[in-house]
Amino acid sequence: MIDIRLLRNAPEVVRAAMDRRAKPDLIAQLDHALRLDARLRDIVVERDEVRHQVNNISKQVGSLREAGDTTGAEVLMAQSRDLGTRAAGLAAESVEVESALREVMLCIPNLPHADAPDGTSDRDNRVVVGPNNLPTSFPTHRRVPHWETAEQLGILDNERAVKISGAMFTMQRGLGATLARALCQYALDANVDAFEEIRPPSLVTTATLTATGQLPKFADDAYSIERDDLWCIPTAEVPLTSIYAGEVLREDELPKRLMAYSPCYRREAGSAGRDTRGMLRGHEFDKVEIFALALPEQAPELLVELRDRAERLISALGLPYRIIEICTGDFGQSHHRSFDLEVYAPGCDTWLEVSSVSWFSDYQARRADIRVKRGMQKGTDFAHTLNGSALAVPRVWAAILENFREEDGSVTVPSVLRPYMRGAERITRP
RNA sequence: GGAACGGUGGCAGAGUGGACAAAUGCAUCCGCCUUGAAAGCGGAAGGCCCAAAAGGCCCGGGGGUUCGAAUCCCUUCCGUUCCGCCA
Repeated sequence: MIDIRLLRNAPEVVRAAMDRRAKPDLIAQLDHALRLDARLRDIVVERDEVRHQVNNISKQVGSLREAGDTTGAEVLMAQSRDLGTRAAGLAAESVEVESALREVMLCIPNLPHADAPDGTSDRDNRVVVGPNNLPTSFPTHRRVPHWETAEQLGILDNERAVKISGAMFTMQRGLGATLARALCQYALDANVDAFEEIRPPSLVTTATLTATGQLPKFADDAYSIERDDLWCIPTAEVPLTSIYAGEVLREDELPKRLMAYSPCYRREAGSAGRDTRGMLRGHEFDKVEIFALALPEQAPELLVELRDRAERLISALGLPYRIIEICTGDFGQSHHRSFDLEVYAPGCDTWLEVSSVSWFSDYQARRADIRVKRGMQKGTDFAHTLNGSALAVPRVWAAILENFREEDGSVTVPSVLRPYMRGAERITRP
């Protein structure tokens, strides 16, 4: 959520920020929020005034009774009853306006960072690092899509995954399954120097999914378990962000660095029929997420740290990659500044997004109500949240199969993964 | 799923219709004392709305009773214990 006070006191600043996102209907939403806010404050002021009168009268009733003046007390009680009715009416009205305002505010996206590049679509995203590790050319045996290689090696069985669960589910077998798990272990071990490992729940409440920004606007993208009013997480970012929801932390507790392996569930509404082969897009996949909860002034450095860590993992695997800075027109709702890490897959001849590292300023913390108490300072500040995929398994898995395919059709296992694959150096035909 | 008991400030915990934003203890901060620290003594200090003052709100959430609710009633969520079931 953006700060309603900022919108109220400097609407032109917020309007300019929303302009940068290149979504014309946002301005109308801002005006709508502004109107509701003005109305709400009028009602609240009046409600408080009436309540004040009720409180005063009640005190007088008490003392009159003590003094034995029952008639005087009766008169005041009648007055107070009327005022009470009026206060109740105003209170009901304020609740209504407040929830309408909240609904609008929950849909207004975050303000972009000043340094985020302007743009209207993903075409305006900028390559900021790389390409690195990119050979000048690929031999023909590396121009094979991973699903073909995987089938030859017997390590991917999507046909049966579909039988079991329906379209867009994948299933790895043998060393393919081992490779998927190895990638997670590798990503966790590489960050354990600074990050606490969490194994979060994969099913979360509506409030939790609202905190990170998926709800209320993007409900169609998530799986819901209606009977129990729970949602399947689309990323570990969701439970990690809410770990400290509703809490007030001391400033010396920050930054907090957390990481988690989790399965991720996405309905991929609107993507039916796209990337149906192989491992590029599925309803369920594994990912290791790294997350930081920080003081505002710590956030810029942490953004670089998270990005560097994601980069190092990919780089150490020996995969060709580049880093893209996302432009304002391609931002997700909660983004303040954001980078994608892409890996080149020669078999598909495309760059695959394998990681996304983002800074959300206080947008998510405001929704989750994560605050910081600084010293003896009066009041509290909202924390900042940042996160990034350390490693998203399926596309890295695919990129490994395409980049390290040998002439005989086997795949060389990157050396950093071998300890996690019982020493296996290659994946060969059965 | 059934039963019982609970949910109050950073934590622990008192308060069962009015003077309660709420005792007390621990933790925190400032001062005194001390070479320094501890102990001791004195003092400060909850969150939220509003630009702020005034004012209002906040004792898990919601609703009700009442002139007035932390306190009574209903409901819901969460926790603990016991029973049942279960990886």
